[in-house]
Order: sequence, then structure tokens, then C-alpha cells
Amino acid sequence: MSKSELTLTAAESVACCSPVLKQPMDAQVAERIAPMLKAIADPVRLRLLSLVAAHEGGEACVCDLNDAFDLSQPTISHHLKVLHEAGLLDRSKRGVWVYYRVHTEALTDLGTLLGGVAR
Amino acid sequence: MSKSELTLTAAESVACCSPVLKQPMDAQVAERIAPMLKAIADPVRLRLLSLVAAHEGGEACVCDLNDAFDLSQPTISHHLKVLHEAGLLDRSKRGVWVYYRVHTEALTDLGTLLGGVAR
DNA sequence: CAAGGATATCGACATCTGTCAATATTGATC
DNA sequence: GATCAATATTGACAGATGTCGATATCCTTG
Repeated sequence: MSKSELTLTAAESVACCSPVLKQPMDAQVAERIAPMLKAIADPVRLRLLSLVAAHEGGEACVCDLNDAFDLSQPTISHHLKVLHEAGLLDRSKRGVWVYYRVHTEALTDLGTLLGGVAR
Repeated sequence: MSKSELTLTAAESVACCSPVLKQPMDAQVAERIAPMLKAIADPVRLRLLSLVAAHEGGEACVCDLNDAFDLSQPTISHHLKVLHEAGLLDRSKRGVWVYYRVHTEALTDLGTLLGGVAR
């Protein structure tokens, strides 16, 4: 690695290290990857991620997402923030509306980490 | 599906459904998959899983695992239980010792679910 | 069967998490 | 600029989670 470990984002940590099944995971790596897994380890956030990804154009407006759940608007906003801060959702504001888009690479890297499938 | 949805294990739920990125995830599916993700969304459990998988023979005795962490024996036991109940670790007792083995298919299915990579 | 070691369970505790109602912020429109 | 709609932030609260010390259970061995 050319960059210092401390400058790596969580997504970069995932991309750089070996699949869970191949070799013991370093404690520091585990500490940086667990938050990404925590972010998707919630049924509402799983569905949010999936809804955004499957939405036309690969992005969805918050207004679309609120309606898909029987939860308050602040709660959805909170979950979107968690996914965004974990690096799994990208945010872009256009006018009054906010659009989220899946950071696909981060998610597939996580998948690779778990599955150990070569990309 | 020939079996009733209610009889599916979490692992089966993962295997049967579409990748997160391809189509909106059903609420019931999300409810059954999230617990598996919660199980691995902890740095200690990530390392445990990884240690077991990478151990010779693909299995590890609890006694080996305890020493790898600066945590109490009951705490490790607790984490192993969580992983076992999520269907990610298989348990087998031989004499006084208990051996854990990664339920590889469950983990790779999870990976596929996230990454959307064809197996 | 007594003793000792390996693992699990229990009870307690501090911290984290998901949720909501209330409120703030921001941008568009009249 | 006043108002309205979309989204975020705050504060509060119940319930879940990670950890430990103490103890129980279960084998094995003397």
C-alpha cells in the first residue's frame, strides 16, 4: 500500500484486503469494515439500498423512498444518512430534492470480501 | 418456491433471492437477511469468522480462538453463539473441546447477494 | 466419585440504536 | 420577502448489544 493506512476510507479497506475465508483478518481492518456491514445490517436500510439501486436511472429521490415505508420522514432521513456516511450511498441535491445513488463499487467489494469470488 | 416461506432458513432466503442491486428487496426477505448481516457486522465476529475459516482443516477449537483476543472467555463464547445461530458457523463437540467451522455456502451466498456477482 | 479443565449460561451494567414529534434549514414560487 | 414544500437536525425514549464476573455444565482422568 502506498497510502498510509490511516488515510484509507472504509471502501478502500475492503478493496485492498483478502476475502474473509482466505486468511485471518487483521484487527484494524475488521474495525474499519464492520461499520459498513453495520450500515447494511438493518432491514430498512437493506431495502433502501435496494430501492435506490433498482430505481430508474440508478438513483432515487428521498420523496420516492419515504412513501415506500411505514416510517416517519426523519427516520428514513436518518437511515439514508447512515448509508451515506458508510460510503454506500452518494448524495446529490438538485433544487429542493435530494437524490441518492448506490456507490456500487463499495457494495460489490463488500460482496467479494465475503464471498471470496474473484471479480 | 415449493416450500412455504415460513420454513426457509435465513441461509435459504439469501440463496433464493435476487442481488440487492438488481431489484427492490421484499420487506420479508430483508427481515430475514438482516440478522445474518448483523452477525458479521462486528469486528470481533468478523475476525472470529476469518480465524475459523483460515485455520488448518477449516475448523478451529474454541481454545484457539480465546487466545487470539483480549476478551473474556464468556464474551468469545457469546460471539460464537451469535455466529452459530445466524447459520454462519457450524458447531461440533469432540470430547471436552468444541470445534467451529464456517458454513461457507451461507457466507458466499451473502457475498453474491451484495455483489451481484454470478457464481 | 472427586477434581480439574473446557465451554456455556446468567445477571448486571454501560453504551449504542431505531424510532418519533418537534423544529430547523433550504430552495422555489407567489 | 412571505409562504410552502422537501429534507435534515435535535432531543427523548425504549429496547438491543457488547462486555464482564460469577457460576453452571459437561468431559476426562486420577
